[in-house]
Amino acid sequence: MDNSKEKYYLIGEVSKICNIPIRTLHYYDNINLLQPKKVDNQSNYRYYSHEQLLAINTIKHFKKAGFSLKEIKLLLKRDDLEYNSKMLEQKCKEIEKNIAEQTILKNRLKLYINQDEKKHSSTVDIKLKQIPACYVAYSRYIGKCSDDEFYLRFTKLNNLVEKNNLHMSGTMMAIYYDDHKNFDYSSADIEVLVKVSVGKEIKGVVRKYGDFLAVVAYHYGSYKTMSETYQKMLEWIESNNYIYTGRATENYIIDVISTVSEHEYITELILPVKKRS
Amino acid sequence: MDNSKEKYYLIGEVSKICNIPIRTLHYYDNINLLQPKKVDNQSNYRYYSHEQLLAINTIKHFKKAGFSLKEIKLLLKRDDLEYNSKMLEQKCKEIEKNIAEQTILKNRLKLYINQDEKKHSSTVDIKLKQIPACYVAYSRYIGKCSDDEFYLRFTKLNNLVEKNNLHMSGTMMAIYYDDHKNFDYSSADIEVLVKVSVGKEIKGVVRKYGDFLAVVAYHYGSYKTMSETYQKMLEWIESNNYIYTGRATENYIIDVISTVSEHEYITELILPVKKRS
DNA sequence: GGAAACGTACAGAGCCCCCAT
DNA sequence: ATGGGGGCTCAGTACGTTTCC
Repeated sequence: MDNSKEKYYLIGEVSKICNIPIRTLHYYDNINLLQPKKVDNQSNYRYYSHEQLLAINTIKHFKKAGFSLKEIKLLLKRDDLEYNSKMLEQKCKEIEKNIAEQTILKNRLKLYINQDEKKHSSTVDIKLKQIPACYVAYSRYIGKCSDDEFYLRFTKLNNLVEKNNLHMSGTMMAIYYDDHKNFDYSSADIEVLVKVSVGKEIKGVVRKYGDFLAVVAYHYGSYKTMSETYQKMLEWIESNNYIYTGRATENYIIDVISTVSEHEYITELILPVKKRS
Repeated sequence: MDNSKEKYYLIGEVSKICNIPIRTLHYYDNINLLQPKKVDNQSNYRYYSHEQLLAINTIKHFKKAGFSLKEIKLLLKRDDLEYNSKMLEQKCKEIEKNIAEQTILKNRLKLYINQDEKKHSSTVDIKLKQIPACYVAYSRYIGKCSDDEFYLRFTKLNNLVEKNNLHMSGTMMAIYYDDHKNFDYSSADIEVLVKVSVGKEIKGVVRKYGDFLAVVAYHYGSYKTMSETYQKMLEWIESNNYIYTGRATENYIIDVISTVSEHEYITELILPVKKRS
């Protein structure tokens, strides 16, 4: 070891070497995170040692890992390897959780983006489709069938999802359990649902949905003209020798959440059917 | 639609339904992010509508996605579907970048955690090993071989990595290019290096390392006793009919960065060898 | 004359406490 | 159960002034 004369660095040199603003070093000094090895009595000039250059890098690494400066202060003591390991492990788990959440979020955002293609077809396009099975969070009760009531239902479903630490992975949907021929707007049995990225049922919160054959079409624009689309679908079902088994699902792909213009709404209509035997 | 009498919610009700602090709703009102539909002239009580319950959920979703309240204010207008799509797409890319970074970070943290197993073996355990190829950031020059000089070398390497937007994926290492038999502490040809998660060489910054046969052992504790471990390794090499080809690597698994106690240090010693022919 | 010091204000997204109504 | 105000958080950044080498 060669301790003949220790080399000290002025704050400006440290700033350049470590690529960190001077004011940040002042700040780190103030909060006792990194104090210069020597401070001149007269001028209050700060003098940093080699060890402290290394410490700055360590601070940077911990910051990147998401530790707060307070936490870093404890980690920098380095007097308890166990403690540090535990903290790192914890943070590691946090990051893993983060990544999982971000991934779900990303997938959810992507859902909203790639709707453009669906917009292009403007004539009603009716198709037969096997609806794949999935898990949905749901809330079903009898109530009015009005805009406001739907806002409330969606709000409640949102909060149900949130309180159960679930993650939505689709758009809002609704199932109408009443017979469409004598529908009562003031008292309708409606279930609102949304796909969630979870692998099991939870009583009263999450159930399976799908795994049935259905006739599917997109309705473009205001809900006022939706009965026309329904009518066309029912005609298609009739003329193609299927039977509508009831319980239509509406999937609100673009709705009031995404736009204020009703004419931009896109709703996927899903009518479960059986082949006429 | 049934607009006979609109239902309004008091701030406390909204707070409960949407699981959001009252003070936050005050704040959202102040910054014009979400204003109650009606405010009483006398009492200044806030009255919220169903639409606003839904808006709160929308705000929450955007917040989760990482938008600032200012950005959310624009998104909530919902008058330009294109704009919203573009923003979502951008954010989606940001999240993807985030995930990639977090993943690298997580792997780096894990490196520091699972050193426990290595601690357990306390006798010198010498092994022959093929060192796999990898990419390392490096900095090689002739200088003193002192603690301070090493701190400086590591600091410089850190900043080299940072400036080139690379990500470390291992611990600090050093290669000694001089002959160990007549080693000069005041002027030694030393290279410090660290594994990086990148797939190509960068002139003066990143090169390939590894892809050679070596005798490997862990040295536990202070560097003062390290020559003993070296000696044992050289004896092993001799008696097993190998030749030490020079250029030892020291891999500082637990060092001054992780602990203040020298006796907790762990250093991996890597001596490249050839079979005696 | 450039480099260092320091005080203050500001940022975003709220939380907390107190007092009045 | 409301309203509002002021202050606090975190991790700095920006501005301006003064003092030092």
